[in-house]
Amino acid sequence: MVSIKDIAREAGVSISTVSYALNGNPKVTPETSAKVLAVAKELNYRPNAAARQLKKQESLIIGAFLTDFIGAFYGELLQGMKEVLNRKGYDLIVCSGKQSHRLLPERMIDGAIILDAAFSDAELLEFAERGHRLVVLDRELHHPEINQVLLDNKAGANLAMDHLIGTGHRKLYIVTGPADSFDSRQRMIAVRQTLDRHPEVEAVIIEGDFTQATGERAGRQIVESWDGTAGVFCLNDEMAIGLYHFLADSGSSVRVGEELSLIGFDNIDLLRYLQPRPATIDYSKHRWGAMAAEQLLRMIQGEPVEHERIYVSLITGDSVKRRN
Amino acid sequence: MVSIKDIAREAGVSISTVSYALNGNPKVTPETSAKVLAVAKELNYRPNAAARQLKKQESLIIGAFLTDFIGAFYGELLQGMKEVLNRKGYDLIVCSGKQSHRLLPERMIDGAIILDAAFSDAELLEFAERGHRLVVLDRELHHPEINQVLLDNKAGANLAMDHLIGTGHRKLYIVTGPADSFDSRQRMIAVRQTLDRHPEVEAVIIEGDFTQATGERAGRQIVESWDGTAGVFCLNDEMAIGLYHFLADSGSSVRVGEELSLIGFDNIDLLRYLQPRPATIDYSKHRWGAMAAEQLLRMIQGEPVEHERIYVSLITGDSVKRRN
DNA sequence: TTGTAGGCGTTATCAC
DNA sequence: GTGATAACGCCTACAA
Repeated sequence: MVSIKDIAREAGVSISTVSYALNGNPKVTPETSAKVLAVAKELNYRPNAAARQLKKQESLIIGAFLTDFIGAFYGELLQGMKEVLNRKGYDLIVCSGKQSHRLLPERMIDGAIILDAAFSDAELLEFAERGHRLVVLDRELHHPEINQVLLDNKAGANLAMDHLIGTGHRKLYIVTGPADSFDSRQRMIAVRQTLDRHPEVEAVIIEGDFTQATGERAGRQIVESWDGTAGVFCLNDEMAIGLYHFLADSGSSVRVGEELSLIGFDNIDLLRYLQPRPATIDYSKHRWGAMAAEQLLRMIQGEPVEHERIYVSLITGDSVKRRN
Repeated sequence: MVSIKDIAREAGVSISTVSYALNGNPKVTPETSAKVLAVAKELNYRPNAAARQLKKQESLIIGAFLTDFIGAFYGELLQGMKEVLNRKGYDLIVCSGKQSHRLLPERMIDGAIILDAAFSDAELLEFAERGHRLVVLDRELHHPEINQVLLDNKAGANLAMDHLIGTGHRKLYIVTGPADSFDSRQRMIAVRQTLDRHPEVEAVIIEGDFTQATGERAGRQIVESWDGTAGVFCLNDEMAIGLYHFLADSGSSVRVGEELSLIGFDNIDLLRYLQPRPATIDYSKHRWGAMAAEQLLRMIQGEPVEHERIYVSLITGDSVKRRN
């Protein structure tokens, strides 16, 4: 491996001069600098990240931790992070699985963005306590080294519920996400509040886990006890798609956008292939990722940060039929 | 930051003893070892990855480089890599974008798996020349430090073409991928060979770029010059889906699985929502990733490796109608 | 302007 | 079995 020592020897200067020249320190004369640069290029020199990191105590790498790599959902989110980070000279690496958690305490990365329920709150607090900078997208956690960038889940769930109720639905089904999902829990809180305000509305809660499979299962359950018309709020689009396909494939007489009104949450890409177009709650995944990255860099630079919120909006689609 | 030096002081031993104890070297007595471990735990010690890496010249991290983070396509592939790597004590990080290429020459990672046309052959050869270990999934590149794990694109394209011709199609449309895609070029070679063997078959080549948008465009073009029946081979499923939706949405009288026979390539998840189910070429993405990871680790361990091939098979679906 | 030297946290080679 | 000590490659006072 060619190191600055080799360059120094070859260029006939000391290693510190090489270091200065490579880092553009103005103390070195243009001539020596040029010479050093030339030799460096000739020897095909590349700095050693580990050595620099050891000395400078920073890696210029940020880690994004996800539950899994599956799910088209993440694409835009990561793209948003990457653009911000690259612009500021940082690299983004994407990790998944418990084994890779070590990268943070071992100081391989300068900070982390967390969207993975596999991290326990305790673990994250411990990292924060050690001085690591974190941005969490999937929980509320209060610590000076932890910033939250959360979806406005409650507003979204309210929009969805109000849409169904406002279009005259008096019988509702709610398909929940997994119990360990922050987003699901938040959405359910808003759902329950809305239901409390509307005692005239009858609601059935169906446990789901955010997968298409449980959406199908929910569809079966709903059809079996069918009696007229109803509105269904699936707490994410994956489940709404599962339900949608169950109805389409089962040959049931219950049709989306007619007898059954359907609304989801997330506005994932797949929706664009469905006819009728499902109603859903939209937000910018790109902006979510970008915001998370910005907040993290701010913390690293020692600037003050406040928790941020990603706003949501209603997309009505063609899947909700007016009943009044 | 608490280092082994702190542990040494606290435990009343030398730093080398601490290092031995932490690494389970049997030279140290159980008592001292226990003491050291206890102090380490008490002080909340975590090793510094940069320091170890600088000394040992390895990071136990493998990088996967992708064109972008979008595309559900990558999920299974990455999962396959991760499982193999984790089992062997390595971590997987996923990167995208030119900026992150530095991680390889700066020795932040012990090897890389490449599926990204943004890397030029020259760049990869240069890395290999420096002694970095690479596995490429998207090109043929011959160098002792580079291993290929490639799809059997030609076999797949042959299967698709034979299926269309064997079911009696004499008029074919071929929708290609982008010119810089290795997979597309390989598939086209096989397509041309098959056409040469079947002079009775009339074929129209339509330029595409593997996106759904060009699939739609191809659909429009095909319908405009429609005259009876035809078979369409889209060189990937994304384009097949685009074409499929164009026909469905445009209200054209040309129906998939009836007048128009359709076959794609990749067997991506989205297909399962289409009715009729498109024919396609299948292969295990999980196995592809796992194989790439295995080959890379073998190279790192200095074992000999041969180029590998991922086999493909035909899924007939309901989108190809027999004409004879 | 350039060189000397110490240190970042580990590992590993020696002595003892 | 344990302890100095010298690397690994780079940065940066401080000295010259």
